Amino acid sequence: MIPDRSLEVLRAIVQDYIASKEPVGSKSLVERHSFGVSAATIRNDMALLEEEDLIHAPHTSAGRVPTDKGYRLFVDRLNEVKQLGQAERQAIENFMVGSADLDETLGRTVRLLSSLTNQVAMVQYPTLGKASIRHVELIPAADTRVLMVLITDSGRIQQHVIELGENVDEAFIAELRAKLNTLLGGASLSAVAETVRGLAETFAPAKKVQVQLILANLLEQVDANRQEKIILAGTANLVKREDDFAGSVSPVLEAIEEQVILLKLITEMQAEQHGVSLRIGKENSFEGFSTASVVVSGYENQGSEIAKLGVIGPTRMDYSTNIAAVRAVARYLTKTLGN
Amino acid sequence: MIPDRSLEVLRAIVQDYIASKEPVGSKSLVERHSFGVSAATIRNDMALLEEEDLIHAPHTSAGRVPTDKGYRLFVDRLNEVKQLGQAERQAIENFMVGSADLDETLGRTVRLLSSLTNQVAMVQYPTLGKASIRHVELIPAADTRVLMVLITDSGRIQQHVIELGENVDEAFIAELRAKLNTLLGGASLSAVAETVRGLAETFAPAKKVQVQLILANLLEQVDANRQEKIILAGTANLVKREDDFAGSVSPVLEAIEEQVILLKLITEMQAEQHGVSLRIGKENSFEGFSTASVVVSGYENQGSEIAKLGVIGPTRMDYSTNIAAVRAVARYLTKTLGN
DNA sequence: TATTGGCACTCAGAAAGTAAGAGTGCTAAT
DNA sequence: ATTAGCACTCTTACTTTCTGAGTGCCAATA
Repeated sequence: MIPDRSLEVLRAIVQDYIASKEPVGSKSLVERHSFGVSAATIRNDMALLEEEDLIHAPHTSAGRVPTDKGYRLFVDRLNEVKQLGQAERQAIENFMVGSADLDETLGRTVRLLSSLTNQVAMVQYPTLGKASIRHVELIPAADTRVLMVLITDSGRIQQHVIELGENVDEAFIAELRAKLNTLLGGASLSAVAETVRGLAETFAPAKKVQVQLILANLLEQVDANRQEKIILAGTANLVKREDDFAGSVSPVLEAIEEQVILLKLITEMQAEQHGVSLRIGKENSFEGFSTASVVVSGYENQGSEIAKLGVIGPTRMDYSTNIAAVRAVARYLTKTLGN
Repeated sequence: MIPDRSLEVLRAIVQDYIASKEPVGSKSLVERHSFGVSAATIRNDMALLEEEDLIHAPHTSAGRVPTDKGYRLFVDRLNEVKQLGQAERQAIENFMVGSADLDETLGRTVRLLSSLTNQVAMVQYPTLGKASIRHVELIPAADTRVLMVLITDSGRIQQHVIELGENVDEAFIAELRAKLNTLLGGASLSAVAETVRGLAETFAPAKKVQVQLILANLLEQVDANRQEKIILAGTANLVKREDDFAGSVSPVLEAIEEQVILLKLITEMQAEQHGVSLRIGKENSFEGFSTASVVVSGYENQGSEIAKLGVIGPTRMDYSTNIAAVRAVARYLTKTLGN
């Protein structure tokens, strides 16, 4: 087991390193913190920490830098997360107030989170899971096309163009629309498939194919959107912190643009402590993220849909602040959406 | 007037500089191009070009680099734009095929443009200008709220939540919805205000306020979306070309994230030659763009709505290729949307 | 008049050398 | 277990030197 004082030393190293961006040595450590022991003693502790692969010396005569493992231990021992200051709380309130629809709210949220942390922020759109259908609209578009609009009780709107392959029969579409709404109004998304089964039979044989087609599209919409979309803000922050990422931001930037990767990353993360999930450096499955850390928290939409939001930054980030911000924003968002 | 050969020299300098990213000197210039004259002569020409502020020497004994003005002249003299190769054309076809709705199509387009040019690509959503309304939907959402969905014949869907301030009367909403659709179906967006005038009078006095409120929101939707949204792709390319931007990408990145600035930038640009509009370095009104160039072209949606698309990169970019790509993609997009 | 070879001159950037300082590990004493 | 002391190690920053690409100008040439 690692003695208490050594852990304190680790914490001090992490803190100083985050603040100064310089490897920290035994001397400056005793200067800045009151350990009540001499530098030599600290050096012994440091040797121990290095033994445990918690810190690492870039070269022989340099100070130490926390390893991913070191950050991890540091974070896990972070028993109480820093509270946000009054200014930050106020900022959150101001930012959130007066947003009307889902798009607007999430857009504001992501910008808020980014400006709060000075990192890249991301917000995942709610998954449809437990939402229910409020309305289905079918609108003849071009000659042979129908526009389907799906509205859920969480205020989400999805649209999709369906190519029927033959001219649209408006009366038929109106009928189908009416039936769909009667059947599906209030139905949970997961029950849609069940609910519409057999619906095609109630139509004239000539129309069955079209009904099938439209239903298939409907189900696809319901289903496909389980893989959700993510919005981002503060990408410029990555570049500002460029040298914090051992020289190469571009893999990170590329990954960020690739929704798929981001989604994968996010869904792999399950809430751990304080309701926040954390991946440090190489803990991330995607290798381009080996110098990046991801802080994620879940939030809830009114229909108890759940999705995630968080920030991405260099491993050398201020975990305490970022965790606090992510957690607070997630809570506020849940509250806002609760209305 | 500047003699022909000097202009040739300018062209050669621009080309070589773009290719090598190094200031180009008289010696290497005569080596690479067959001018039929000696380096000394070229030097005289270069002195002339420098006189005219078309090229510039970073320091006394270095080669020359084109100035913004030099690039400008180069581009203006570019009488025939490079044609895209077979591979690129194929790429465009493949990329575009099978996109269903507007979102999908524009999303693909922006990624295509980015991968074609290796720059940051942007696509502006069509402005509503000449579109007409296909359908208005009013859906009771929460107790006191109504969700308004506006669908145009260009496939655009807008949504907005309206807070009524009192409980929603479903029958009333249904009535209003019906009337709106009767009145507005097919109406051009610019005629909406006219068309709904006096509509409130046809309702019971108790409902007038609500009608007014909803109509106001409708008009706001129609109008507010004239300031359109822009989607981006390939931001990572900026960072890869970081040193092409005299050291500071971050103002560019920040501007890019700020839709407003981008919109302003784009709307200021009017088609010049080849249907393409170009701003080089300091020609951009926004000062953060002093080391960036913007290539923009308009495209048309079916309803003859018009919007723009283009790329952003360092002033030291391959104008010929980029102009060709932007122009080609704009054409393909117009064609695709024409269906 | 336009072009050219020749030449002295400039200056950024690379290479090499030097100096300073922060930090380490080890040892012997407390 | 802690500490002071010390020799040793490297990185970083700073100087100095060198080199070569490139220039501008001039006098000669076509």
